[in-house]
Amino acid sequence: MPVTIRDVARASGVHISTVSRTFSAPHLVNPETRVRVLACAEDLGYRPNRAARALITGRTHNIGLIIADIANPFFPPLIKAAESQARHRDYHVFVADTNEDPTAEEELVHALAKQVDGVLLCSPRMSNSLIEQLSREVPLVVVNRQVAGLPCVLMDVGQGARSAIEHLVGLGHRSIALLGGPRSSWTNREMRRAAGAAARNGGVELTVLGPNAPTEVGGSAVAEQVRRSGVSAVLAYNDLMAIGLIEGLDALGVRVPQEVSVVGVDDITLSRLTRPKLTTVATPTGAAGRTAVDMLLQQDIESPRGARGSGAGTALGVRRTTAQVMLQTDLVIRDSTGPGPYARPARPLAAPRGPGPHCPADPGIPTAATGDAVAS
Amino acid sequence: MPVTIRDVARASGVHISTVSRTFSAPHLVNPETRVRVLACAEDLGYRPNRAARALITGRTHNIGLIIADIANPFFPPLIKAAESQARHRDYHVFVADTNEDPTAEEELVHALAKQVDGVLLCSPRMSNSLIEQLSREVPLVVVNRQVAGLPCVLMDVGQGARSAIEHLVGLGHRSIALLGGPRSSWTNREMRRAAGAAARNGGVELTVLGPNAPTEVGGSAVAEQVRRSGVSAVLAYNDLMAIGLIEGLDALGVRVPQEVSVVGVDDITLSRLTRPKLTTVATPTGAAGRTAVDMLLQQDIESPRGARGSGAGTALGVRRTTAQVMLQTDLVIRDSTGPGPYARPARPLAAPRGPGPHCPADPGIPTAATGDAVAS
DNA sequence: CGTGGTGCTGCAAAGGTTTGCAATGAAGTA
DNA sequence: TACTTCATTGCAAACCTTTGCAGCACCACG
Repeated sequence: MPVTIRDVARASGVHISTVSRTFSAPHLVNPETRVRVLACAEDLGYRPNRAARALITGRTHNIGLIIADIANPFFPPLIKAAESQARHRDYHVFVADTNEDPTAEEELVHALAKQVDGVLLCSPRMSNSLIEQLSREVPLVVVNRQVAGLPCVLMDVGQGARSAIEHLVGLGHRSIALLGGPRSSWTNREMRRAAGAAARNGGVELTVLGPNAPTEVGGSAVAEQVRRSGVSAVLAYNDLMAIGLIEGLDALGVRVPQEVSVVGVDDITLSRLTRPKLTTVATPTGAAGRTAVDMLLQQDIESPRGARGSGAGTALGVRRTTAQVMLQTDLVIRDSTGPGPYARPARPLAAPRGPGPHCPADPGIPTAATGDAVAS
Repeated sequence: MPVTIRDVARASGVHISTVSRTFSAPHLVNPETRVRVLACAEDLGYRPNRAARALITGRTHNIGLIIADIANPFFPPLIKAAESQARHRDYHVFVADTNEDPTAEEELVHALAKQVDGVLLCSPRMSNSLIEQLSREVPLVVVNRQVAGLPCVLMDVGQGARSAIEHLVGLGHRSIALLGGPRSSWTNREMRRAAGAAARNGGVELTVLGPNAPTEVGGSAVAEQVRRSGVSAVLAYNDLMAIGLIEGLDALGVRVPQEVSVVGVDDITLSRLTRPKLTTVATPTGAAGRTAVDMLLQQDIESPRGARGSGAGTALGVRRTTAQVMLQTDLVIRDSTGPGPYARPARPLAAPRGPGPHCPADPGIPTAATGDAVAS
C-alpha cells in the first residue's frame, strides 16, 4: 500500500535509479525527466523511505537527545536551541526522557543508536565507563559531564558556586549549607568541590545536605533539616530545589531572605516569577545546546559510518574531535538573598567588576548588595 | 566496523538465520546452539540493527510524539505518562517540538513517518484537512483536537470553562474577560464557546481578548488591555498566561485577587508555587498521554503495515478505531480569585456538591469561598 | 522396513533505497 | 571520418534483517 520508488519509476517510465537520483542528486538527471518524475511522485504522494535510505547510506539525518528529566525547566531551552541548530543543518532531533534513571539511559542509547547519526547525552546519570562503551556504538557528545576522549560541553558551575558563596559571605553569612543534587551528577560534584574551596577560602562553615532529588519536592523535603542545621544561607543544586526549599521554609514559618538566604542554579524562567524572586547562577543552556549539536555534527561528518565505497584510508582517519568546551555562568542577584547574622556595615561595593555578578536594577525589595553602608 | 548478524553467524558457526531466530524466536533454536550464539553475540557486542529490522517487519517499536511547545509545563506530564505507558508495551517514544509552528509539524510527521509505528499529535496547530491527509501516511492519534475519522483524546475544557465562569459569577463578578490562546487551537475554540454560553446563562458580560501567545509574556502583554477593559475577572487560556497576567497586573499596581480575579487552565505544578496560588481548571494530562498511547497501539496492532506474508483478508480489515475519548476536567480553587464588585453577602455555601469544584483547605489567604458571611 | 512426525537448521527472497560502473547516444574535435 | 568527451540513464550489488519453505536426522509406531 505505501508507495515506493518503484511505483514512481513505473509511472514515469524510467528506472528506479533515476527516480532515486531525482531526489538525492538532481543535477545528474535531465531537467525534463526530472520534472516528469517529480510530477509522478507528487501525484502518487511518494515519500522516500528514510529507514531504507539510512540502511544503505548509514546516515539518518536525525540526532538523538537524551534528557534526564524533561519536566525540569532547565532543559527545554537547551532542547529548543539544539533543535533550531539541527534544523539549520537539515537534521531532526528526537528527544527521549529517562526520568533520571541510568538504566533507561542505556536502553535509550541502544534504541536510538541505529536510528540517529549521533546522540547528545545531557546531564547523564550513568557511569563514565558505560558512556565510553556506548560511544563505540554511536557518536556521542556529552553535556554536563566530563568524559575522557569524548567531546563535552560543560557549564562552569564551579565558578558559579564560587561566586554564590562569595556573594553570601560578602553579605555576612558564616554558616552556609549546600543542598546536594543527584550523587551521580557531575554538576553536583563540581559544585561541592568549588563551594567547599570557596567556603574554606572565606573562612566560613559549609554543611553539605544531600543527595536530594533535584526537584521542588526534593527541596521542600529538606526544609526542616535546613532549619535544624542553623545555617543562615543555602546554595541549592538547582532552582527547582531552591524554590521548593523556600516553599518548605515558608510552611515552617521561616522567612526568606530575612532569616535564611537562598541561592539557586540555572536561572529558569520560573525563578523570576516566584516571590521572592530567586538569586541564582545563570547557566547558558541555549549555548550549550547549540554547541553540542555543532560538535556532534562536526565529528559526524568526518566519519560517515558504515558507508561502503569510502575509498582507501578513511578507516584509519577516524580521528575524533575530543574538544571540551567550558561555558561561563553568571550570578544573578535578586531578592532571595539578604544580609546575614554577621553582616557588618560594609564598605560601599566597587562598581560591578568586569563580567562578574550581574545585579539588575530592581525596584522591588532592596537586596543587601544594593543597599549602601559605612565602611567597617 | 559495526558488528552485524553475519559476524555472529561466522563466529558461532551457524547460518545467519539461526542467529536471527536466537533473538526473535528463541524457542525455535536448540538450547545449546542458543547459548553458543548468545555468547558470541555478547562477545562481539552485537546489537540487532533496528533500521534493517524495521525495513522488513514494518514495525519499529517506536512511537512519535509531536508537541507544540516543550517549554510549556503542561506537556511534560503528558510526555512522561506516554513514555511510561509505551515502555510497558515495549515501545520507545521520540518527542519532537514544533515551536507552535504548523509547518514544522507537518515536516516532523514526514520525518517520523517511516521511523515510528504511529504518531501522537498533541494540540496540533495545523488544519484538520492536513491532519487527515497525513493520517494516510502514518497512524495518527490526536490529542486536544477533534478530527473526524481519527482517534482523538479530548480534555473537556468546555466543562472547565463553564465551571470557571460559574465560579466567578458566584463570587459576584459581572464583567469578565476571556484571554484567548492560539487561533488554531481546538481548546481555544471550545473555551470561547463554553465560556460564552456560561456567561449568557449567568447574565454577565464576557469580553474576548486575543488571540495571544500561550506563554507568560503573552499573558503579561495583555495586562494593560485588561486593566483598560475594566473587567473584574479574567479566565486565561492557560496557567502560563494567567501567571504572566498576574505579573503584568502587579507591575501596573493592580492587585490579584483584590482588584481582579484570575483563573487559569491546566493546573501545572507552577500554579501552586506562585503568589497568589492560582485558581485553575485542572486537566488530566497524564491520563491523556496514557490513553493516547493505548489507542495508538491498539489501532496499530490490528494493521501491521507493509508486512508481506500477512495472510489473506487483512487488507480488507483495516477497520480503524475512531473512538473519541473525552476526559473530565476539574476546577481547583486557590487564591487568585476573590469576591467581585457585585459580591453580595452570600448565603453560607453548601458542602462541596459531589465531584464538582474542589476547594482545598488552605491556611493561607482566605478565598471568598472559604470566608463565611451573612445571608442576603 | 516404511511412514509420519518432530526438532532443528539452512536457503534464499524480500524490504526500499543508493551508487559504482557500464552502456548509450549526441556533440565536439582533429 | 574517427576519436574523445560529456550528459543521461540503466544495471545490479549492497545495506541487515526476517521468515516461508525445504532439507535433514532422528525417533516411534505399525
